[in-house]
Amino acid sequence: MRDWSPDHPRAKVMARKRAAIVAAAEQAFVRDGYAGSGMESIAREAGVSIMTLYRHVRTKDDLFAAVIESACHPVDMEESAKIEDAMKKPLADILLFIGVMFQERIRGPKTTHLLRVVMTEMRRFPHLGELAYNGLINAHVERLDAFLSTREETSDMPAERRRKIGHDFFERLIGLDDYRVLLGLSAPSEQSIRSRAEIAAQELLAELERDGRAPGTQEP
Amino acid sequence: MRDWSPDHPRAKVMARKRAAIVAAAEQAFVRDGYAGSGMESIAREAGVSIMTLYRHVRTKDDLFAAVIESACHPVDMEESAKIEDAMKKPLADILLFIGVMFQERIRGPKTTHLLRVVMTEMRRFPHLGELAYNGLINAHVERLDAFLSTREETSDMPAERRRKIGHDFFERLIGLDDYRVLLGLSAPSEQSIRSRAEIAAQELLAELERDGRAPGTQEP
DNA sequence: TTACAACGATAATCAACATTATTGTTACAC
DNA sequence: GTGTAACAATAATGTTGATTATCGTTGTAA
Repeated sequence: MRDWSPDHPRAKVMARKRAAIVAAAEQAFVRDGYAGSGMESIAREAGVSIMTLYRHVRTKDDLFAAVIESACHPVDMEESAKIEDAMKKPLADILLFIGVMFQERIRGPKTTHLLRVVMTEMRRFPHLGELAYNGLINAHVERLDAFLSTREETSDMPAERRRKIGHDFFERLIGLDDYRVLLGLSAPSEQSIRSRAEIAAQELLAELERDGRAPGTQEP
Repeated sequence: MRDWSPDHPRAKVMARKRAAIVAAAEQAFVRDGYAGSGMESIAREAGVSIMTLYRHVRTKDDLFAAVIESACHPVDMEESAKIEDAMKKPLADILLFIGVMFQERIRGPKTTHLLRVVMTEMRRFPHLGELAYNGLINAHVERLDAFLSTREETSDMPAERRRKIGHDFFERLIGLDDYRVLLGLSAPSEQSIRSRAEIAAQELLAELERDGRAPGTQEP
């Protein structure tokens, strides 16, 4: 990604065009993959001529790398807001919410396509795999750990132990359905997603109880 | 894949060459993907001229489809033998064996590469996803179900219930590690694989116990 | 041996696509 | 208004790789 000084005479127009290019490229790459997307059609979808496209990016590889890297960042605004909002509810509810959200995201169409593209181009861009794992999965694991470290029920437990039960929580959200989705078979039902999240949450709370903590809502 | 009558004058030579072509193509496609494998290099690796290659297959697409379809069939001979051998041991041992074997296969380098190729070419060949899921995953689930239906401990239980606990067994063998492997990060340790298989086996036996069956080796 | 079809080697064809060159137009700062 | 640099439109270049054509060679069945 080429960039100019921010006080360039026509910086605003160029920034707008660049944004259009990146957006169009992301859509194209995630939808049709690297080989399936032509520079000409990307330019057309961005409402820009091909020469303008090449004034903004040095090569197709550069454009691709930039797009995928940005697409792997899960800094979703509305979602963050919803999470903030949910933080005050009982732990069980929060876990359920996180569990459902994570599954919907990891198996949603955009992530699915992105994962396929990353797997295809992993040889050409060796760091893409780690990037995708960190952005699409690890980020959630660490976010949960950070949350648990602030939560009354779990703030004073050994960090290692906390990390493990958090990790196991996500572990239980992954299953055969993930292979089904990646391979283009039918996506799991909403009820199936919910049930999986319930089990994972229940198990985490049971672990806390085993540690002598009081999760509050377990069968006696 | 073109084929000739088996009583063709030079059928044997041609069959040998065809086998070499398919073998070379499978190796190339699984290693380098569809776009990454050239017809010329496939021919060279098969020890055959490019024109001979084209006398055996109509087009690159045909060759690819044939190769992937055959590669998704998990009819492993030595493995079947090992399974037959293990069938007489206690159920817990058998489950452990199956659990370890399944994980090693599903996350092994060949399957991993195959899955990536399938995901890449799924748009071009829409049935590939189902093919891969059936061959690489469903086949194991159904094989376990068939086995359980012959096993004394489980032969007389409702088929639906049996199917479910068998399915759940594999469900527990899948986890974050699968994403890690698909994305090219470090593969899970042998010990981690074993531990996961143990938990899955334990849970299956616990379910049986809950049904009022006697698995034999559970903590009281 | 002999005829024939498969084979090998190599060049030719063909299309797709990334990248560059050319040229005239346009929008913005001054 | 005017100059300048980004822009659009289009053609040109170059490469890659699949597929085909040509033609002389060779193995095999009769």
